[in-house]
Amino acid sequence: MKLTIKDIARLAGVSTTTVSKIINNKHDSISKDTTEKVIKIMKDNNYVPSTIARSLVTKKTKTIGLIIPDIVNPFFPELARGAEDKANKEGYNLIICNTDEDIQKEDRYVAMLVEKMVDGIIFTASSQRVDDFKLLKNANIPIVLVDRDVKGSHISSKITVDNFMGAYEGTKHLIEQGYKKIIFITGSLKNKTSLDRLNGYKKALDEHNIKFSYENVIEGSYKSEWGYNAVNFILKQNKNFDALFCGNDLIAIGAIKALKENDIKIPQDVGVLGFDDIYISRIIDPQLTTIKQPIYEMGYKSVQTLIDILEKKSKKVKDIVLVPKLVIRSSTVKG
Amino acid sequence: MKLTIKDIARLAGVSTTTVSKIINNKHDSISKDTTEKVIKIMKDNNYVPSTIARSLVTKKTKTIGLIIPDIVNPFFPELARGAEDKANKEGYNLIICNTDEDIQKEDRYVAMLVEKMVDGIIFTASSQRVDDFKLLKNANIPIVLVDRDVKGSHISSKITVDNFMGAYEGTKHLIEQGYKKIIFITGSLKNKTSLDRLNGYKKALDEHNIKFSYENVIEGSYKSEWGYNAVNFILKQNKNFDALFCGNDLIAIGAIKALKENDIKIPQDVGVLGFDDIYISRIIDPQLTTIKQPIYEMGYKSVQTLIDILEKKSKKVKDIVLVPKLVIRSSTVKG
DNA sequence: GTGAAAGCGCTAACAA
DNA sequence: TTGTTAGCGCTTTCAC
Repeated sequence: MKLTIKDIARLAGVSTTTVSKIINNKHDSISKDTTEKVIKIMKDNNYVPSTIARSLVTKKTKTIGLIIPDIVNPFFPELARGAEDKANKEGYNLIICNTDEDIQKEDRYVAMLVEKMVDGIIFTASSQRVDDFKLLKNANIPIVLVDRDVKGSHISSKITVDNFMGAYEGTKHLIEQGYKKIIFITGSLKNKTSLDRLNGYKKALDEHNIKFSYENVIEGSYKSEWGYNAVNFILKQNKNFDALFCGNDLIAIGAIKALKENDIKIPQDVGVLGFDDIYISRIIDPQLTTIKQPIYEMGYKSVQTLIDILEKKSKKVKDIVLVPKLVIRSSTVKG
Repeated sequence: MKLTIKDIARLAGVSTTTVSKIINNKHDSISKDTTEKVIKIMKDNNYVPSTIARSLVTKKTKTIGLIIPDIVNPFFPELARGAEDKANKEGYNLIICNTDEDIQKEDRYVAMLVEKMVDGIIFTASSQRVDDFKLLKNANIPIVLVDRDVKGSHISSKITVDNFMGAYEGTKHLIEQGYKKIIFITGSLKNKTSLDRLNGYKKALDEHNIKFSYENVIEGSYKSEWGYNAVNFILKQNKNFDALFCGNDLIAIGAIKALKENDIKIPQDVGVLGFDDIYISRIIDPQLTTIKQPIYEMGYKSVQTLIDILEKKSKKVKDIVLVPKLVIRSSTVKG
């Protein structure tokens, strides 16, 4: 049977307080002898303290909720891994939740996490969300936004990337490579991330005296299927273009597939630029030029920030904006 | 402040017992009036019961631990998603743990999960593991093995794939396509999975009177880097071969990269076969013929099985062996 | 139909 | 340096 702190106390001939103190490394006031004896007894009996019971009194569970759209989307495993690594290093566990960008699911998960009394939540919000998480405010659970920036009054911190800058640098690179008619294939424009990228793209065109037109912005979703369909759509429209700036790598991958099927040479006929730098992008043919996001780091930092809030009791720490970096590979470099 | 069951009871003018029964849907013996009144009060006050306190008495946390090598390896997000979907459907949460196949990390995570009193564990064991999880036996926490089959006395169930059959079918396909000198590039042969695949490969050769030789088995790890290096190694050795059976898709992807770099045409000069059917395999060029594992289903079924054990109190259910399926794409079909 | 009271395993004042 | 004791918020017998 499972032993409790009482059993250990009895076995060692001490009080539960003493055992408790030893478990929690508050040896300050316990003699070496007692400490060693108790530790030995715990070991010998494979004693495992119940964090449940502990949590009930301390109000801390050492558990963090991670809410993301979909772990199968290659962007998120890296984020999750960064988060989990830091969590684990600090003695926290991670509960993972897939929402498919469905607000109802998000709400359900938040409720579950509140019931479970997680210490905090890392959240990649769906684009439509504008809620302010009153459940969390009520339960006083801090929430750190990662990747997606949304409004909300109870948000403790945000970890994002400078999407404007990334898109600007990427588009500038395309122009410098000699591409002039650049179509922007984006996911939904209903969120700040996409809008920032759109503006970065605009600014680069502007600076090089290329006229921006909404006809060259094609909005869909951040999936490879969309990239594939978008290209076929463009081709059917007989649009004049020599480069594609894709809202993310998945879109770029779908786009490349469609281009290849139509015997369009990359990068000679058409240059392709992505965003994210997921693992596949290095592997596909041609290798994808893309704007690398520090995805792992975002996950890592988000947990770090959350724990800072949790343990230093600082209600609000400053937001973090990470810098993306252009990674030039073969999909945009002719000859 | 956060309300407790006592507050609700006081507000409603009833006892905590009554409230508790209503929370847990044991209306049988509570009048409709009281029930409705209490429910309204809970709603109005945003009352959220504490599962921590509940767990302390019920000994159930409605939480499952998922121990995998690495969520970044594209095989595992799908598995995790299948597991999480089923868990969520049944009201459970999933704690995710990345071990990097490191036994010490595995042990640490198991200890953490025991402390957290998870109801059960889904485990993809590292190849070296032979332990019998005495910690879990002690705590009476069921464990379901998924994907990797290892020995151990406290294992409640296993969800695996018929690796022998898959490798057999795949190799047979290669032979039927006219390939005769098939090299098997595998990950570590220290686990049953790899061994089963090796034996399936052997059997297919055997049936077609092709002599098996260990010289055609190259052992490394299940990573794309290994596929890449293995091909370069083979080439340097001037080995005579016309097809590669790769232990998994990642290896195949690395191998394809190396072949391309050496101007070897796929599938004309060399056919390439993978194992797994991860998402990328459809996307790379050429599209990879592979033995598809029902990865999502494995995750889903593993949680299903675990919950069956948990809720039906059946100590041990029968193991599940899923059937892999050959998916023929362009990497093995000439002309 | 409803409530009183004990107790889950632990921590943390406060005493000794 | 160590122990006593009162909870944490809930469920569950058992009594009314």
